Amino acid sequence: MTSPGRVRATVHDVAAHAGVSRGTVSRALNGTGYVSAEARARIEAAIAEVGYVRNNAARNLVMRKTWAIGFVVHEPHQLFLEDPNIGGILLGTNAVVAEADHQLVVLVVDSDDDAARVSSYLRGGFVDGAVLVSARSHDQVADAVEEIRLPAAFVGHPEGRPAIPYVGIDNRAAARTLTTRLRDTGRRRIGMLASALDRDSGADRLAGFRDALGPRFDEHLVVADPLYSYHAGVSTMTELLRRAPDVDGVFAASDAVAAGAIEALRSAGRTVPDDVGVVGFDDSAWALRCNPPLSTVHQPAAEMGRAAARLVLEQLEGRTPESVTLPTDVVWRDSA
Amino acid sequence: MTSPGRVRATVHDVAAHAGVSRGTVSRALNGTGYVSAEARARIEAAIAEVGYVRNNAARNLVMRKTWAIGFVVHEPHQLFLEDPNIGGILLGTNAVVAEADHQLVVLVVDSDDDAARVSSYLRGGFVDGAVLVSARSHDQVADAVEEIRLPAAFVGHPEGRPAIPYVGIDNRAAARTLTTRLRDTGRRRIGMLASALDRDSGADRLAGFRDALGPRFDEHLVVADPLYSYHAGVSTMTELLRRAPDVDGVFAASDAVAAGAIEALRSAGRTVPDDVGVVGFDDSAWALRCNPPLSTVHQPAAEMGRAAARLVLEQLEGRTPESVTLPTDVVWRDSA
DNA sequence: TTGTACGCGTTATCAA
DNA sequence: TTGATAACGCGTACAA
Repeated sequence: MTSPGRVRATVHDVAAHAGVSRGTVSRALNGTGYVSAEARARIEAAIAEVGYVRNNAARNLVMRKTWAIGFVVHEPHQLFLEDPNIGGILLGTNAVVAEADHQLVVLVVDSDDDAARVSSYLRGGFVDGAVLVSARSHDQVADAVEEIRLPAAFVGHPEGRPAIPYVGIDNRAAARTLTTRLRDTGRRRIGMLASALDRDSGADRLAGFRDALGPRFDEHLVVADPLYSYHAGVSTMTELLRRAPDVDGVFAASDAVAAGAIEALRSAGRTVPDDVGVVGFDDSAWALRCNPPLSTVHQPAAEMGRAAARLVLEQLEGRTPESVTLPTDVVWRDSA
Repeated sequence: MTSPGRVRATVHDVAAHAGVSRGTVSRALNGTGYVSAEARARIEAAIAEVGYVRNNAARNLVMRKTWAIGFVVHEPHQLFLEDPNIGGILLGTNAVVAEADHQLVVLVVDSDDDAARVSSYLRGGFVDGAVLVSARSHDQVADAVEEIRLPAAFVGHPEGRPAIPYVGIDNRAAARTLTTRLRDTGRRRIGMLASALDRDSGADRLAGFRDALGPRFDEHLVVADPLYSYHAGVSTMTELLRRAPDVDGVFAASDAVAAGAIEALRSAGRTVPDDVGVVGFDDSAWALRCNPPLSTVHQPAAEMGRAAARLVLEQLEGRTPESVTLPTDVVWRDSA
């Protein structure tokens, strides 16, 4: 099990070449403590001469710090490949983490095996903190994080993890804006395709819908499904049409749901937006792929990533930051 | 700079609790060497009792191995966010690396600063090997890899790096297939929007185009641009129309170029595919976004990722693997 | 089958 | 301002 490359130079070698002690070299390297200009010059020459590069395993061992932060993406294949939000979050997190001289390490959870391996990676002390994207409540990775008290932050808001701060968006306010607009553009019978009412995001979107409609809210026009999926959109829209054939406005709880709804409407011979106005949520890849393109809520992905990174960094400094809720923008396209 | 958590248990603690020596615990942990069933049982109990978790910094230091492999993504924002190929490559690499009990660590290069930081990360011995996606020839990261002789593999084929094996596709054969089909479906005046002729991929695509046309090849109908970009597509298509107003088939060197070409054709009042058939290359996000959707060359992304991972793993075992060229599939959609 | 003792390459403490 | 020297936590010959 010999390593293939040549043996790397150590501080010891540098010290010998420079005619100083290891301690002096270390101080020069880290800019900490005193070191004379002359010694520094000799050390720098020696470093170049022997091709020294610091051994981080040794450094991490003694410093109990890795200068690395994990970015755990916990999505089914499809979403990871398609959802532009994930990429934006990643870039935002990376920017802040890099600025703080840490290294971002992206860990992909794509199977149960992956979850186990990533958990033990986090437990293994390879990173000083972690950003968790779209984790669920019962999540092996989150368990590990909580158990070892790894400084971490969620992007999104899984319930039942009060110990870990999160970066969320104001689902309720966004839903309110969307629904109000539907109403103000003349829609009289407005329904909602609600999803995941057992999660905060789902419940809050329904609450915002209700807020906007006030006394005109009609429980009969809310059709629920456990999932934020295309198929959920098809089936709930079909059911909504059955309950209220004269529906002319629909708030779908996500873009995928909206896409399914549009398909169901088309099958039923309705046109969008003429017969029925449809709005979605997330501004995911679905939004532009739909025909017509979806009016939807744009998530400030990069800013969410930046905020999550700051949450972790602050914990690294010993602080106990509060969770963050970010405002959203609604983008009006052609579907309503 | 005290760490926030409680002090973690060490092999020493486990040994004390189990009433054995540190050496025995270590052997039990790694399944190497002899250890009695009784001792093993006591050790396992002790591990659970004190909540031991191995310190990898120490382990890496002594073993000179990290069990981690880097995945360096070196793309401008846009591409990273949009190109589904990257995600596929990532998932493929992750699967193989995980199978080999290594951890994949994704490093995003999104700026010059990032390049410097990632380079020093690789130099720092945090990973045992690396997969480099779409690196360019003059690349700080590749320099680092070559210099420290880190076991690595490219996805794609940058020139001037003979020391590092790569996973590529047969650009020439794919271009030949595409062009032949254009010819066989009755196109008489077929042009090519060539890009990046200074790179192997660009040169090979042109060579395949020429192969397919044989004696009917007309240099006049090849318009070149340095970039694989949408704008390159617009300008080269415009120029091609100027040179040959009767052109009825176009091979664009990438999907982005094809998208630009379609736009230019539309501006010129030509319809696709009726007036002019257009084919692209890559099966990227552009392909489906185009109207009509593009006929193009599908890259076997996951398999490319798997192959690259294998290339690295083999080097870790001391072998010297050859570069790999993978076959591609052409997907026929509506643009030609 | 088990225990002892050394080495991995740094950083940090403290006396000089 | 510098140099010894002690950790850091683990794997592993080698001896028992």
